[in-house]
Amino acid sequence: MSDQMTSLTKNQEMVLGALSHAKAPMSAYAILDELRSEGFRAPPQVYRALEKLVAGGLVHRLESLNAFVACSHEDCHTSGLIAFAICEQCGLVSEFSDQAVSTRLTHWIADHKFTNTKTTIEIRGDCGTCSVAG
Amino acid sequence: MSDQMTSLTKNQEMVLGALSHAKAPMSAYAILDELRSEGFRAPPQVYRALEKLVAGGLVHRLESLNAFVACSHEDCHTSGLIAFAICEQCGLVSEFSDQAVSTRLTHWIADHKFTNTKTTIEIRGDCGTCSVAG
DNA sequence: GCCGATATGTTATAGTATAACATACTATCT
DNA sequence: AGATAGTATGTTATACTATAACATATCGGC
Ligand SMILES: [Zn+2]
Ligand SMILES: [Zn+2]
Ligand SMILES: [Zn+2]
Ligand SMILES: [Zn+2]
Repeated sequence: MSDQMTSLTKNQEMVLGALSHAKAPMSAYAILDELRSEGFRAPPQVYRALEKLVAGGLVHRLESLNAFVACSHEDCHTSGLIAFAICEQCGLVSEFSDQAVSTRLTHWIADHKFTNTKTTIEIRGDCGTCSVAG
Repeated sequence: MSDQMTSLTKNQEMVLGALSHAKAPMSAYAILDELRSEGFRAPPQVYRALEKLVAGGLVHRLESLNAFVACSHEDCHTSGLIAFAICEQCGLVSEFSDQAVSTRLTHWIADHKFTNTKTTIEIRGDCGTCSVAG
């Protein structure tokens, strides 16, 4: 599986489609339920598609939610470490990259001889709109 | 429950004890199994103790592992956002805080009107020792 | 002692993820 | 076409993580 996925299988297309149309992160089982009408029957069908989509960078797993979201970041993989801000009210996920954060964490990793790393940065709270709404 | 926990209940003591002696993060069920000999019987006993310990800052939840670790950071709660580097080989967890990372993320949060946030920063990979060992 | 608050015990169930095996599709070579 | 290898899919069963709901016990203040 390359960084830039060239073609998607039928199941991968359907899972990515479900996530792309969602207005909030979806759990694997929520995806399964949505795709039952399309013929999905069991969790492995969803998890296998998710595994490839995540590896290809088209979908991100939100560790603090056990849920998944379609990538919405321009040039996601070229901008250093990706951070997610997740609204617990409306499910809005803002995907962003901060050069200073990436640099500092990358340096910490190098200084401590960590290798083969995957970094998770997730901010959970209420977004501006939902904060105002109370 | 205050930020600085004054006294722990019997169950909280036992759960914290199990985590303090562990050399790697433990899942709630691993804690349960270890404490069965002390009389623990069911998951809620562990989860309830963990909830209080996490709220008090004596234990941290590692979101990317669904596991828990005793706090090992001096003045953990006074140093801004906490980051964790987790070795997938030996389970070593290095807890650290970087002022620049904290500042940049805190600014992003303020600039985007996020409120009531909890931030997760987790680096997963192989620690220096395990990298060398191959 | 009485009462409210907190802690604990217990059973059942919900939610998340993967192992294992069977079948089908696709591409390539002969 | 037929054989073969690799990938994708279907299916069943099970493992792992977390909480709801209710019962009982313990601790303090009054
Ligand atoms: Zn992305
Ligand atoms: Zn919102
Ligand atoms: Zn800590
Ligand atoms: Zn290690």
